[in-house]
Amino acid sequence: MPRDADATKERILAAATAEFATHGYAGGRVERIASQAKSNVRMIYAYYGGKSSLFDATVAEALRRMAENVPPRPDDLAEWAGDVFDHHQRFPDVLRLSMWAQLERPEATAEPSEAYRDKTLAVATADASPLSPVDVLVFVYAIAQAWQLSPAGLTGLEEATDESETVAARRRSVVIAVERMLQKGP
Amino acid sequence: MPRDADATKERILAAATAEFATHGYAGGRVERIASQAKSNVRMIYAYYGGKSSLFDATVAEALRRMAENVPPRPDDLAEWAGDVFDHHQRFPDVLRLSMWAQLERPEATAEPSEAYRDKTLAVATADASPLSPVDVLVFVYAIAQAWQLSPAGLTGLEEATDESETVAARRRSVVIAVERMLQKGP
DNA sequence: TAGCGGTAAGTATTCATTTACTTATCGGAG
DNA sequence: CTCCGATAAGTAAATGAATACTTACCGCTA
Repeated sequence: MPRDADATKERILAAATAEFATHGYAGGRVERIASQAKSNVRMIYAYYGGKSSLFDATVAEALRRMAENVPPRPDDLAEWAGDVFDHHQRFPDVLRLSMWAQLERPEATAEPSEAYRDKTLAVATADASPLSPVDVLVFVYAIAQAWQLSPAGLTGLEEATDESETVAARRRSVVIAVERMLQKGP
Repeated sequence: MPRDADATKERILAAATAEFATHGYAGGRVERIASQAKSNVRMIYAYYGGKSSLFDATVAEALRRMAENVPPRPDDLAEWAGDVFDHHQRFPDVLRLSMWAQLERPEATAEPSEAYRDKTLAVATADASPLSPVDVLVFVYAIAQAWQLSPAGLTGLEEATDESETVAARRRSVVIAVERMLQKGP
Protein backbone atom coordinates (compact mmCIF):
# COMPACT_ATOMS: atom_id res chain seq x y z
CA MET A 1 0.00 0.00 0.00
CA PRO A 2 1.53 3.28 -1.18
CA ARG A 3 1.89 6.29 1.06
CA ASP A 4 -0.19 9.21 -0.07
CA ALA A 5 -1.11 11.93 2.36
CA ASP A 6 -3.53 13.66 0.02
CA ALA A 7 -5.39 10.48 -0.78
CA THR A 8 -5.74 9.72 2.92
CA LYS A 9 -7.02 13.22 3.54
CA GLU A 10 -9.66 12.76 0.91
CA ARG A 11 -10.73 9.37 2.17
CA ILE A 12 -11.14 10.88 5.63
CA LEU A 13 -13.20 13.74 4.26
CA ALA A 14 -15.44 11.39 2.30
CA ALA A 15 -15.95 9.15 5.31
CA ALA A 16 -16.66 12.17 7.49
CA THR A 17 -19.24 13.40 5.03
CA ALA A 18 -21.13 10.13 5.18
CA GLU A 19 -20.80 9.83 8.94
CA PHE A 20 -21.88 13.37 9.78
CA ALA A 21 -24.66 13.31 7.22
CA THR A 22 -26.02 10.19 8.84
CA HIS A 23 -25.50 10.95 12.53
CA GLY A 24 -24.85 14.66 12.78
CA TYR A 25 -22.04 16.30 14.70
CA ALA A 26 -22.91 15.17 18.22
CA GLY A 27 -23.86 11.71 17.00
CA GLY A 28 -20.90 11.30 14.68
CA ARG A 29 -18.11 9.05 15.91
CA VAL A 30 -14.48 9.79 15.16
CA GLU A 31 -13.55 6.14 15.27
CA ARG A 32 -16.19 5.15 12.75
CA ILE A 33 -14.86 7.80 10.40
CA ALA A 34 -11.33 6.49 10.82
CA SER A 35 -12.20 2.89 10.10
CA GLN A 36 -14.55 3.78 7.26
CA ALA A 37 -11.73 5.79 5.71
CA LYS A 38 -9.41 2.79 6.15
CA SER A 39 -7.21 5.03 8.24
CA ASN A 40 -7.09 5.68 11.97
CA VAL A 41 -7.92 8.29 14.54
CA ARG A 42 -4.46 9.72 14.76
CA MET A 43 -4.51 10.82 11.14
CA ILE A 44 -7.76 12.69 11.61
CA TYR A 45 -6.16 14.77 14.30
CA ALA A 46 -3.01 15.21 12.26
CA TYR A 47 -4.84 16.43 9.17
CA TYR A 48 -7.94 18.12 10.50
CA GLY A 49 -7.12 19.05 14.07
CA GLY A 50 -10.21 17.61 15.69
CA LYS A 51 -13.78 16.57 15.35
CA SER A 52 -15.22 20.05 15.10
CA SER A 53 -12.73 21.28 12.52
CA LEU A 54 -13.37 18.15 10.50
CA PHE A 55 -17.09 18.76 10.63
CA ASP A 56 -16.67 22.34 9.48
CA ALA A 57 -14.40 21.26 6.65
CA THR A 58 -16.97 18.67 5.62
CA VAL A 59 -19.77 21.20 5.51
CA ALA A 60 -17.71 23.77 3.68
CA GLU A 61 -16.70 21.25 1.05
CA ALA A 62 -20.28 20.08 0.53
CA LEU A 63 -21.51 23.65 0.08
CA ARG A 64 -18.64 24.42 -2.24
CA ARG A 65 -19.45 21.44 -4.43
CA MET A 66 -23.08 22.43 -4.51
CA ALA A 67 -22.34 26.01 -5.51
CA GLU A 68 -20.05 24.65 -8.21
CA ASN A 69 -22.52 22.15 -9.60
CA VAL A 70 -25.66 24.27 -9.43
CA PRO A 71 -24.70 27.78 -10.48
CA PRO A 72 -27.35 30.46 -10.00
CA ARG A 73 -29.68 31.19 -12.89
CA PRO A 74 -31.43 34.45 -12.07
CA ASP A 75 -33.02 34.48 -15.52
CA ASP A 76 -34.76 31.13 -15.03
CA LEU A 77 -35.40 30.56 -11.36
CA ALA A 78 -37.87 27.75 -11.99
CA GLU A 79 -35.36 25.63 -13.85
CA TRP A 80 -32.74 26.53 -11.29
CA ALA A 81 -35.02 25.17 -8.59
CA GLY A 82 -35.27 22.01 -10.64
CA ASP A 83 -31.49 21.78 -10.75
CA VAL A 84 -31.27 22.23 -7.00
CA PHE A 85 -33.83 19.47 -6.63
CA ASP A 86 -31.75 17.21 -8.86
CA HIS A 87 -28.60 17.92 -6.92
CA HIS A 88 -30.21 17.07 -3.62
CA GLN A 89 -31.70 13.98 -5.16
CA ARG A 90 -28.29 12.86 -6.35
CA PHE A 91 -26.39 13.83 -3.19
CA PRO A 92 -28.74 13.59 -0.24
CA ASP A 93 -25.82 14.07 2.14
CA VAL A 94 -25.56 17.73 1.24
CA LEU A 95 -28.97 18.72 2.52
CA ARG A 96 -28.75 16.62 5.66
CA LEU A 97 -25.31 18.02 6.37
CA SER A 98 -26.40 21.61 5.98
CA MET A 99 -29.51 21.07 8.08
CA TRP A 100 -27.35 19.63 10.80
CA ALA A 101 -24.83 22.40 10.52
CA GLN A 102 -27.61 24.93 10.88
CA LEU A 103 -29.01 23.19 13.95
CA GLU A 104 -25.81 22.19 15.71
CA ARG A 105 -23.16 24.65 14.58
CA PRO A 106 -24.87 27.77 13.22
CA GLU A 107 -21.56 29.62 13.37
CA ALA A 108 -20.19 27.33 10.67
CA THR A 109 -23.00 28.25 8.28
CA ALA A 110 -23.13 31.95 9.01
CA GLU A 111 -20.34 32.96 6.64
CA PRO A 112 -21.68 32.73 3.11
CA SER A 113 -23.73 35.86 3.54
CA GLU A 114 -21.86 37.56 0.74
CA ALA A 115 -22.49 34.75 -1.68
CA TYR A 116 -26.20 35.25 -1.15
CA ARG A 117 -26.01 38.98 -1.72
CA ASP A 118 -24.99 38.49 -5.31
CA LYS A 119 -27.87 36.17 -6.02
CA THR A 120 -30.26 38.56 -4.36
CA LEU A 121 -29.16 41.44 -6.53
CA ALA A 122 -29.32 39.31 -9.64
CA VAL A 123 -32.86 38.29 -8.80
CA ALA A 124 -33.89 41.83 -8.07
CA THR A 125 -33.34 42.91 -11.64
CA ALA A 126 -35.39 40.15 -13.27
CA ASP A 127 -38.44 40.13 -11.08
CA ALA A 128 -41.70 42.04 -11.11
CA SER A 129 -43.78 40.17 -8.55
CA PRO A 130 -45.05 41.68 -5.32
CA LEU A 131 -42.41 39.58 -3.57
CA SER A 132 -39.08 41.11 -2.67
CA PRO A 133 -35.88 39.53 -4.03
CA VAL A 134 -35.09 38.03 -0.64
CA ASP A 135 -38.60 36.64 -0.46
CA VAL A 136 -38.15 35.06 -3.84
CA LEU A 137 -34.85 33.45 -2.96
CA VAL A 138 -36.15 32.11 0.33
CA PHE A 139 -39.22 30.58 -1.23
CA VAL A 140 -37.47 29.18 -4.27
CA TYR A 141 -34.96 27.43 -2.04
CA ALA A 142 -37.79 26.17 0.13
CA ILE A 143 -39.71 24.72 -2.79
CA ALA A 144 -36.61 23.18 -4.32
CA GLN A 145 -35.83 21.37 -1.07
CA ALA A 146 -39.41 20.70 -0.05
CA TRP A 147 -39.56 17.06 -1.10
CA GLN A 148 -36.33 16.08 0.58
CA LEU A 149 -37.27 17.91 3.79
CA SER A 150 -40.82 16.65 4.08
CA PRO A 151 -41.54 13.94 6.63
CA ALA A 152 -41.72 10.51 5.07
CA GLY A 153 -45.26 10.12 6.32
CA LEU A 154 -46.32 12.82 3.92
CA THR A 155 -44.23 12.01 0.87
CA GLY A 156 -45.05 8.32 1.18
CA LEU A 157 -48.66 9.13 0.43
CA GLU A 158 -48.13 9.20 -3.28
CA GLU A 159 -49.12 6.29 -5.43
CA ALA A 160 -46.04 4.12 -5.58
CA THR A 161 -45.59 3.59 -9.29
CA ASP A 162 -42.23 3.63 -10.93
CA GLU A 163 -39.52 5.01 -8.69
CA SER A 164 -37.75 7.11 -11.27
CA GLU A 165 -41.05 8.37 -12.63
CA THR A 166 -42.06 9.52 -9.15
CA VAL A 167 -38.85 11.50 -8.84
CA ALA A 168 -39.31 13.01 -12.27
CA ALA A 169 -42.86 14.00 -11.41
CA ARG A 170 -41.68 15.68 -8.25
CA ARG A 171 -39.10 17.65 -10.16
CA ARG A 172 -41.75 18.78 -12.63
CA SER A 173 -43.93 19.89 -9.72
CA VAL A 174 -41.08 21.93 -8.28
CA VAL A 175 -40.59 23.76 -11.55
CA ILE A 176 -44.30 24.38 -11.99
CA ALA A 177 -44.73 25.65 -8.45
CA VAL A 178 -41.93 28.17 -8.85
CA GLU A 179 -43.22 29.25 -12.24
CA ARG A 180 -46.66 29.87 -10.86
CA MET A 181 -45.36 31.69 -7.83
CA LEU A 182 -43.33 34.04 -10.00
CA GLN A 183 -45.58 34.45 -13.03
CA LYS A 184 -46.63 37.96 -13.83
CA GLY A 185 -50.09 37.82 -12.39
CA PRO A 186 -53.42 39.61 -12.43
CA MET B 1 -42.37 21.92 48.85
CA PRO B 2 -45.46 19.93 47.91
CA ARG B 3 -45.29 16.61 46.14
CA ASP B 4 -47.00 16.56 42.82
CA ALA B 5 -46.19 13.88 40.33
CA ASP B 6 -48.08 15.45 37.46
CA ALA B 7 -46.45 18.80 37.96
CA THR B 8 -43.03 17.17 38.02
CA LYS B 9 -43.82 15.25 34.86
CA GLU B 10 -44.77 18.46 33.14
CA ARG B 11 -41.71 20.32 34.30
CA ILE B 12 -39.57 17.49 32.97
CA LEU B 13 -41.35 17.57 29.63
CA ALA B 14 -40.96 21.32 29.35
CA ALA B 15 -37.28 21.15 30.21
CA ALA B 16 -36.79 18.31 27.76
CA THR B 17 -38.46 20.32 25.03
CA ALA B 18 -36.08 23.20 25.52
CA GLU B 19 -33.04 20.96 25.86
CA PHE B 20 -33.73 18.79 22.83
CA ALA B 21 -34.79 21.76 20.74
CA THR B 22 -31.47 23.40 21.50
CA HIS B 23 -29.09 20.45 21.36
CA GLY B 24 -30.96 17.65 19.62
CA TYR B 25 -31.20 14.08 20.77
CA ALA B 26 -27.55 13.09 20.68
CA GLY B 27 -26.49 16.46 22.06
CA GLY B 28 -29.15 16.64 24.73
CA ARG B 29 -28.02 15.87 28.27
CA VAL B 30 -30.27 14.05 30.68
CA GLU B 31 -28.72 15.77 33.66
CA ARG B 32 -29.31 19.24 32.25
CA ILE B 33 -32.96 18.35 31.75
CA ALA B 34 -33.22 17.13 35.32
CA SER B 35 -31.70 20.22 36.87
CA GLN B 36 -33.55 22.58 34.57
CA ALA B 37 -36.79 20.87 35.61
CA LYS B 38 -35.76 21.29 39.25
CA SER B 39 -35.98 17.53 39.54
CA ASN B 40 -33.40 14.80 39.15
CA VAL B 41 -32.34 12.06 36.82
CA ARG B 42 -34.12 9.29 38.64
CA MET B 43 -37.52 10.85 38.05
CA ILE B 44 -36.91 11.04 34.33
CA TYR B 45 -36.41 7.31 34.26
CA ALA B 46 -39.36 6.72 36.55
CA TYR B 47 -41.77 8.78 34.45
CA TYR B 48 -40.45 8.45 30.92
CA GLY B 49 -38.40 5.29 30.90
CA GLY B 50 -35.28 6.72 29.33
CA LYS B 51 -33.74 9.36 27.16
CA SER B 52 -35.14 8.10 23.89
CA SER B 53 -38.67 7.66 25.19
CA LEU B 54 -38.52 11.13 26.65
CA PHE B 55 -37.42 12.53 23.33
CA ASP B 56 -40.25 10.80 21.53
CA ALA B 57 -42.76 12.05 24.07
CA THR B 58 -41.40 15.55 23.63
CA VAL B 59 -41.76 15.44 19.86
CA ALA B 60 -45.21 13.91 20.00
CA GLU B 61 -46.42 16.57 22.41
CA ALA B 62 -45.01 19.38 20.29
CA LEU B 63 -46.71 18.02 17.18
CA ARG B 64 -49.94 17.51 19.06
CA ARG B 65 -49.93 21.11 20.28
CA MET B 66 -49.24 22.31 16.80
CA ALA B 67 -52.07 20.29 15.27
CA GLU B 68 -54.33 21.62 17.99
CA ASN B 69 -53.38 25.25 17.56
CA VAL B 70 -53.22 25.35 13.78
CA PRO B 71 -56.11 23.28 12.47
CA PRO B 72 -56.12 22.59 8.74
CA ARG B 73 -58.02 24.98 6.53
CA PRO B 74 -58.37 23.26 3.17
CA ASP B 75 -60.60 26.07 1.94
CA ASP B 76 -57.98 28.75 2.54
CA LEU B 77 -54.53 27.24 2.28
CA ALA B 78 -52.82 30.61 1.98
CA GLU B 79 -54.12 31.85 5.31
CA TRP B 80 -53.40 28.47 6.82
CA ALA B 81 -49.78 28.84 5.74
CA GLY B 82 -49.80 32.20 7.47
CA ASP B 83 -51.05 30.55 10.65
CA VAL B 84 -48.34 27.92 10.46
CA PHE B 85 -45.81 30.71 10.06
CA ASP B 86 -47.21 32.45 13.13
CA HIS B 87 -47.06 29.29 15.18
CA HIS B 88 -43.45 28.66 14.31
CA GLN B 89 -42.66 32.25 15.00
CA ARG B 90 -44.20 32.01 18.44
CA PHE B 91 -42.82 28.56 19.29
CA PRO B 92 -39.51 28.10 17.50
CA ASP B 93 -38.84 24.94 19.47
CA VAL B 94 -41.44 23.03 17.51
CA LEU B 95 -39.71 23.35 14.18
CA ARG B 96 -36.25 22.66 15.53
CA LEU B 97 -37.57 19.65 17.38
CA SER B 98 -39.27 18.19 14.37
CA MET B 99 -36.24 18.79 12.16
CA TRP B 100 -34.12 16.99 14.68
CA ALA B 101 -36.59 14.18 15.01
CA GLN B 102 -36.55 13.76 11.27
CA LEU B 103 -32.77 13.69 11.12
CA GLU B 104 -31.98 11.66 14.21
CA ARG B 105 -35.02 9.48 14.85
CA PRO B 106 -37.06 9.22 11.67
CA GLU B 107 -39.03 6.33 13.15
CA ALA B 108 -40.50 8.71 15.73
CA THR B 109 -41.90 10.97 13.00
CA ALA B 110 -43.12 8.26 10.71
CA GLU B 111 -46.43 7.65 12.45
CA PRO B 112 -48.68 10.59 11.64
CA SER B 113 -49.16 9.31 8.14
CA GLU B 114 -52.89 8.99 8.70
CA ALA B 115 -53.25 12.53 9.91
CA TYR B 116 -51.80 13.68 6.62
CA ARG B 117 -54.11 11.54 4.59
CA ASP B 118 -57.11 13.49 5.77
CA LYS B 119 -55.56 16.80 4.86
CA THR B 120 -54.59 15.46 1.50
CA LEU B 121 -58.11 14.37 0.70
CA ALA B 122 -59.51 17.65 1.91
CA VAL B 123 -57.14 19.54 -0.34
CA ALA B 124 -57.93 17.31 -3.28
CA THR B 125 -61.52 18.48 -3.41
CA ALA B 126 -60.77 22.19 -3.39
CA ASP B 127 -57.96 22.40 -5.87
CA ALA B 128 -57.82 22.74 -9.60
CA SER B 129 -54.15 23.46 -10.24
CA PRO B 130 -51.81 21.21 -12.22
CA LEU B 131 -50.29 20.26 -8.88
CA SER B 132 -51.46 17.12 -7.12
CA PRO B 133 -52.85 17.38 -3.59
CA VAL B 134 -49.68 15.93 -2.13
CA ASP B 135 -47.65 18.42 -4.13
CA VAL B 136 -49.75 21.22 -2.76
CA LEU B 137 -49.37 20.11 0.85
CA VAL B 138 -45.63 19.63 0.53
CA PHE B 139 -45.08 23.06 -1.01
CA VAL B 140 -47.44 24.90 1.30
CA TYR B 141 -45.63 23.45 4.30
CA ALA B 142 -42.32 24.34 2.75
CA ILE B 143 -43.30 27.95 2.13
CA ALA B 144 -44.82 28.33 5.58
CA GLN B 145 -41.58 27.17 7.19
CA ALA B 146 -39.23 28.74 4.69
CA TRP B 147 -38.23 31.74 6.77
CA GLN B 148 -37.50 29.79 9.90
CA LEU B 149 -35.50 27.18 7.98
CA SER B 150 -33.44 29.54 5.89
CA PRO B 151 -29.84 30.07 6.88
CA ALA B 152 -29.34 33.27 8.83
CA GLY B 153 -26.94 34.51 6.18
CA LEU B 154 -29.83 34.77 3.78
CA THR B 155 -32.60 36.08 6.01
CA GLY B 156 -30.26 38.62 7.53
CA LEU B 157 -30.04 40.34 4.18
CA GLU B 158 -33.25 42.25 4.63
CA GLU B 159 -33.24 45.85 5.61
CA ALA B 160 -33.36 45.80 9.39
CA THR B 161 -36.19 48.15 10.15
CA ASP B 162 -38.69 47.47 12.87
CA GLU B 163 -38.47 43.94 14.16
CA SER B 164 -42.18 43.25 14.37
CA GLU B 165 -42.78 44.88 11.01
CA THR B 166 -40.20 42.58 9.44
CA VAL B 167 -42.01 39.55 10.83
CA ALA B 168 -45.35 40.86 9.64
CA ALA B 169 -43.94 41.46 6.19
CA ARG B 170 -42.60 37.94 6.05
CA ARG B 171 -45.97 36.56 6.99
CA ARG B 172 -47.59 38.60 4.25
CA SER B 173 -45.08 37.23 1.77
CA VAL B 174 -45.88 33.68 2.80
CA VAL B 175 -49.58 34.22 2.19
CA ILE B 176 -48.98 35.89 -1.15
CA ALA B 177 -46.59 33.19 -2.33
CA VAL B 178 -49.10 30.44 -1.59
CA GLU B 179 -51.92 32.41 -3.18
CA ARG B 180 -49.94 32.88 -6.34
CA MET B 181 -48.83 29.27 -6.44
CA LEU B 182 -52.41 28.07 -6.17
CA GLN B 183 -54.29 30.68 -8.17
CA LYS B 184 -56.27 29.40 -11.09
CA GLY B 185 -53.89 30.38 -13.80
CA PRO B 186 -53.29 30.19 -17.53
C1' DT C 1 19.79 8.58 8.88
C1' DA C 2 16.17 11.82 9.37
C1' DG C 3 11.52 12.66 8.91
C1' DC C 4 6.99 11.74 7.46
C1' DG C 5 3.00 8.59 6.89
C1' DG C 6 1.07 5.27 9.46
C1' DT C 7 -0.27 2.03 13.56
C1' DA C 8 -1.82 0.60 17.99
C1' DA C 9 -2.41 0.97 22.63
C1' DG C 10 -3.45 4.03 26.24
C1' DT C 11 -5.86 8.07 29.28
C1' DA C 12 -9.00 10.82 31.19
C1' DT C 13 -13.73 12.30 30.77
C1' DT C 14 -18.29 12.31 29.98
C1' DC C 15 -22.72 10.39 30.19
C1' DA C 16 -26.79 7.26 30.38
C1' DT C 17 -28.62 4.21 33.49
C1' DT C 18 -29.10 1.86 38.16
C1' DT C 19 -28.85 1.02 43.05
C1' DA C 20 -29.48 2.16 47.67
C1' DC C 21 -31.47 5.24 50.53
C1' DT C 22 -34.63 9.28 52.59
C1' DT C 23 -38.83 11.84 53.09
C1' DA C 24 -43.57 13.10 52.44
C1' DT C 25 -48.65 11.75 52.01
C1' DC C 26 -52.75 9.43 53.28
C1' DG C 27 -56.17 5.85 54.69
C1' DG C 28 -57.58 3.33 58.34
C1' DA C 29 -56.94 0.98 63.17
C1' DG C 30 -56.95 2.19 67.93
C1' DC D 1 -58.73 12.70 66.64
C1' DT D 2 -54.04 10.40 66.49
C1' DC D 3 -50.63 7.60 65.41
C1' DC D 4 -48.73 3.97 62.00
C1' DG D 5 -47.20 1.93 58.23
C1' DA D 6 -47.47 1.31 53.35
C1' DT D 7 -46.76 3.47 49.12
C1' DA D 8 -45.32 7.05 46.15
C1' DA D 9 -42.07 11.06 45.40
C1' DG D 10 -37.63 12.48 45.75
C1' DT D 11 -32.29 12.44 46.46
C1' DA D 12 -27.48 11.23 45.97
C1' DA D 13 -23.95 8.53 44.62
C1' DA D 14 -21.97 4.46 41.99
C1' DT D 15 -21.30 1.89 37.85
C1' DG D 16 -19.77 0.86 33.61
C1' DA D 17 -19.63 1.63 28.82
C1' DA D 18 -18.40 5.01 25.14
C1' DT D 19 -15.63 8.49 23.38
C1' DA D 20 -12.54 12.40 22.11
C1' DC D 21 -8.01 13.01 22.17
C1' DT D 22 -2.60 11.54 23.09
C1' DT D 23 1.59 9.21 23.57
C1' DA D 24 4.86 5.97 22.08
C1' DC D 25 6.36 3.42 18.54
C1' DC D 26 7.33 1.42 13.56
C1' DG D 27 9.11 1.39 8.80
C1' DC D 28 9.48 3.15 4.39
C1' DT D 29 11.65 6.60 1.33
C1' DA D 30 14.34 10.36 0.07
